[in-house]
Amino acid sequence: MIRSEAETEAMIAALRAEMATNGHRRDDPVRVTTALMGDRWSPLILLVLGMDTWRQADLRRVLGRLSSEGEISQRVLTLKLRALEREGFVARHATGHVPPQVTYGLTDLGRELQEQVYRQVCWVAERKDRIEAARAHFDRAHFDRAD
Amino acid sequence: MIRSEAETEAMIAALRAEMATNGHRRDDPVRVTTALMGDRWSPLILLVLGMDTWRQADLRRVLGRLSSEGEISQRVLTLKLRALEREGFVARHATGHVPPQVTYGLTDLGRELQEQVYRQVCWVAERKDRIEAARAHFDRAHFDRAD
DNA sequence: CAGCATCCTCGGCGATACTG
DNA sequence: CAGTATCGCCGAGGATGCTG
Repeated sequence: MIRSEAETEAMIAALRAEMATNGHRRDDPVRVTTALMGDRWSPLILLVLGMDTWRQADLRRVLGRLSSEGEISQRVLTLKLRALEREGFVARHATGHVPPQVTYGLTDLGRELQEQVYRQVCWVAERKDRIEAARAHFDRAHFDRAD
Repeated sequence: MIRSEAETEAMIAALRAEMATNGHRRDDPVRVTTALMGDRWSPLILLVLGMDTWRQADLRRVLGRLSSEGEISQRVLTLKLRALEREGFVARHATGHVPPQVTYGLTDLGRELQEQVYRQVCWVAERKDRIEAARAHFDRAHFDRAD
């Protein structure tokens, strides 16, 4: 536990150093990370793109079937693909113009990120039982076996 | 690229199998993952808790200083800590009642998750230059050197 | 069929005030 | 000082309709 102003500052400095690792200390990579992994569809999109190259319509269907809820709206899909493309994780290939034929795939950087995401998802999946047990325990302790 | 209904279904099946990895196939761990990593403060909280045990007031200050924006509101901090505790990632220790003395720390499971988060953040930090380059390239290509 | 514009909903988060 | 309750904002994301 922290007790003094100086200790707090020291902790902050240590953490900043830890988070920066190689001299990249300007604004937190945490926000960038959450922007990447944190939204509803990007991780799923990365996962799907990792297997092959897709047309937008196919992406929508697969993503919709993969997620427990309904399909992604194509507006959001376009948005997310654009964002991912901008960060350099997905590559867009336009082949035909009439009718439009566009396919999406991962870049090298995107493939790395996809592995990260995949690892993360697997970790959660493997710990699922422990997490659910913790939840049940917490609920029992707090809501006093109501519900 | 997918061409037929059957191919789509096969892809979905393959992905589902990949995502499940060990027989954990019931509802997507992706949502659980994003719920863990995706929000504004949880990753930061995990990172900070990994170093020691903290009082709520200290947590607020450190988190506030770490994030580029202002302090976390103590309402949200309590919310996030409760959520993390419920999932079994943080442990709450109440020592005094008058005045209240409560400290927070990581559980074993939480320590594992913290490592995951930390790894992720480091990955992004190390790739920061490439990402920024990609962004610049994209913007130049799309907004035709305006801005 | 890819992409964009418009409108609307909803949940995460912040600010403030209050209790023990 | 820990925790809760109330209110209000804002942005992510859904629905629909139109263009090339």
